[in-house]
Amino acid sequence: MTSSLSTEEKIKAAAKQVFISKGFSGCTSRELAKASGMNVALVNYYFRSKNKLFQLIFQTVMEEFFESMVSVFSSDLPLKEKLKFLIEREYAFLSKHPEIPRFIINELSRKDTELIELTHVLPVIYNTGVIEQAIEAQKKGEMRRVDMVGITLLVISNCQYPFMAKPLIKNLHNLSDEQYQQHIELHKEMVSEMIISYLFPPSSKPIKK
Amino acid sequence: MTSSLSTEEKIKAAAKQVFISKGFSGCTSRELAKASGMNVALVNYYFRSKNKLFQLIFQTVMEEFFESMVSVFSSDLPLKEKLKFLIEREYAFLSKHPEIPRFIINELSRKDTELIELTHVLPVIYNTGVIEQAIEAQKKGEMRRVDMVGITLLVISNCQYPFMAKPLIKNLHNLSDEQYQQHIELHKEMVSEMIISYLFPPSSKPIKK
DNA sequence: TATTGTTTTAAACAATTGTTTAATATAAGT
DNA sequence: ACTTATATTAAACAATTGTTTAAAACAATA
Repeated sequence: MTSSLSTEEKIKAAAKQVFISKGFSGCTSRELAKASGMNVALVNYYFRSKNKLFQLIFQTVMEEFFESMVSVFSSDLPLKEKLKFLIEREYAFLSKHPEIPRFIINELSRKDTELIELTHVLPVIYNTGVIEQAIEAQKKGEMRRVDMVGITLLVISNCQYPFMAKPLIKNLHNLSDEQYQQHIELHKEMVSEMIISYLFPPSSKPIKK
Repeated sequence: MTSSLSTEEKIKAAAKQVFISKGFSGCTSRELAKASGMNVALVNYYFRSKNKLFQLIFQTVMEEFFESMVSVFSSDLPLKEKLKFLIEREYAFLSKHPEIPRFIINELSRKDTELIELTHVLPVIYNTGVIEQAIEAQKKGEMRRVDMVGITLLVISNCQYPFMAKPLIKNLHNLSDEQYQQHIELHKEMVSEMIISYLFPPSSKPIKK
């Protein structure tokens, strides 16, 4: 029993890595098996098919992906600090899992992918009260009037893209891994300052629409 | 002769579409053939192999990709206007070719891809004199001291990501195509204003490092 | 020990993969 | 009209694909 669960977990863990870095159509059943030290039959014994295994993993990756994001919103901080904190957390998460955004966006773009319901994520964020917090700040003229779509897009663009585009950036500017890493670190600070000072302009007068 | 060139071009055009939207490992030789109305043998007759055809197309896509970017820098505008113009052009390009950034980043991320030399792109930009322009502006205290890597990263993050992440954004916020399009349009203005006012702060006093 | 049920393996399955062959059609030049 | 070069086709190639089978190894229970 314990050993059986162990091989099941081994396959899942290995498959997760392979799927994330090569995508569904970028790897084979035998590659998934070999990566976990097992054989092809075992993969299908535990997960029925390559596709079933993929759906399972994709689901869990999505959850991990939104977990840290949501947790920030539920924290008991003023809005501006929440944003700073969010960006910080996103960069930390992406430093550990730089391949995940590309993976998710790719697989969501596949026409023949069973699209996963994400609509439950947004209500969770809404329930943290962060929206009311924003509306309040906007009424007071402390915050620029940008809607939820704009804010999230702003944040994740500047957080995720630098990690997704690593090979492009390295190639374009001829950077070593260390140099790239340094630029990422710098960029985090810049992005944080830029977004905060854009959404919460230092000027004291109320902000135009 | 004319008809032969025509089928060669037909295959190339169709393959470009298929490769861009499904990736190298996301499509088959027969799919490429069928998309152009030809058969498998013809594809290899003109291009030797699926891989050769891919390399050819990837190269041209890369060139198209950087073309509009570079052309902006060579224009005879003040730096701030160049940036505004660049963002405008990028959004226009990406509205026409929304799949290209994902395609390029994906294929550059493939371990087994023959990495293409991009280093020639940067010198072209450098030769436009835009760097001197920036250094000048920074010395005068008109522009924040951000290096080339930071600036390009800032711009392409905020231009490309919103297009790359279309399915994620639509899914997350439950948007129709029209709603998504409207948000993109709004976002362009916001991004432009944000980046410009960050890099060229309205304050008259000189800017800290 | 005999008997379960579960786990693992090697081998096979048909279908699909990228690529090639060999024959035929088309066009061009003489 | 004959010859040559190019273009196109259907069929075949071996290798790889996802999946299944059937037998063996293992563990647990009686």
